[in-house]
Amino acid sequence: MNPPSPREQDILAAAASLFAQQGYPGTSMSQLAAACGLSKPALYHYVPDKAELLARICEAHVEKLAALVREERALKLAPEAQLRELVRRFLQVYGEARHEHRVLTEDLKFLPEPRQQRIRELEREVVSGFADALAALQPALAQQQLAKPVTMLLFGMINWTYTWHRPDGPLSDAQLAELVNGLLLGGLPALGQAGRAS
Amino acid sequence: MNPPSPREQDILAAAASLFAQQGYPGTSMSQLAAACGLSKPALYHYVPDKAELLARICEAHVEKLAALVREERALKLAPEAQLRELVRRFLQVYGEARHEHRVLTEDLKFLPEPRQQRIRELEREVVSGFADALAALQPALAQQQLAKPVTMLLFGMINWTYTWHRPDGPLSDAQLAELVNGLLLGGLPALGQAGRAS
DNA sequence: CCTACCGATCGGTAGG
DNA sequence: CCTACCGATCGGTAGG
Repeated sequence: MNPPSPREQDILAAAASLFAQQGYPGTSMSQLAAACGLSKPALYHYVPDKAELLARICEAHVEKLAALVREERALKLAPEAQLRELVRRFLQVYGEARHEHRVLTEDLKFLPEPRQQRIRELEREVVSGFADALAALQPALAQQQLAKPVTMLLFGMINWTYTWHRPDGPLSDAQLAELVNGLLLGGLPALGQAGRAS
Repeated sequence: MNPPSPREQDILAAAASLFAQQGYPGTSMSQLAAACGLSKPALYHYVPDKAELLARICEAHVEKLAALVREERALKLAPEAQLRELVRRFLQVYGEARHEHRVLTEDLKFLPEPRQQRIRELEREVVSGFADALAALQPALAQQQLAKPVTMLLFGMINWTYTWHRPDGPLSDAQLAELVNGLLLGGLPALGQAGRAS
């Protein structure tokens, strides 16, 4: 609840890295302590328990994403520009916080239910931000109740990138965003009659 | 190595379900035994160890996908038709084997390296099948070395569906495939000049 | 009596 | 196919 101290930030970053590589249940507090150069009791001086670590990593990450969506909303750009910016900035954040993003994606399910709910609520807010921009850009989508499915296909493209995209590779985050935006905005007009039984 | 007995198939299916929900390290062999209505020693009569379970689930699933790609290749359809069919049939398989697909996606990393390699090789074969079809459809992509990135964005759309798409929901697997194909094939022409630094 | 820790070990449970 | 266990390691905490 308090603003995390610098030492706490280091611990959260180390935990995110280990959880991302080994999964939450596959990571021991002893490993984490060793990675931080602390004894286990010293680690427990900074962190109440293992689940709290996971919760704080997920909360901080999704709150950053939700804040980004609110910020873009406030700018009131044209729908296409807003969508482009959302994609570009999300991929930028994912590139900066790839461990945290992977933990949110794969390990959220290990949190106790009540703790998950607040995070899932923020996730829904993020999804709505994209879905609203899509619906504004292509009202026909919303009429066919396809705004959410298409939004999730878009999230598939960007959320899946951690499995293959290397930030130090030949394709930059910005080029990747161009590619996603090209595919999405080029493909949207074709969706007029899709989604219906053939 | 031997063809799995019906009992073994049940165990693999139960294991896939538990691994998908709780993760591989988060699932105990006692839990699995209980889910199968077996004692733990009885379970170990059918399965040598925990990692072997994970390996067989991943291998069987990726082999099915690789076989599907080879089958489509042999049909020698036109590039667009081939791509459409690949997307449609992959989403169909994912719908039938959602647990196995999630396990392959999230838990493959827990296998010992040598065991991972054979599976990753088959994954690369699958990716190449899609990338080749994409390159045949849009030669400009291959020239800009964008066939692989675009292929991975496509896999993002379809591989991410397990996080949100419910087979018993309002959107059928077939409609979902239509949506993905519409977005992909509609968006491809727009990618001529994407992926370059702006 | 506070903080920031230490070496050692707690009660339980993991895979086998 | 059971009960009864093992060496080790789990998350978390004792006294100093």
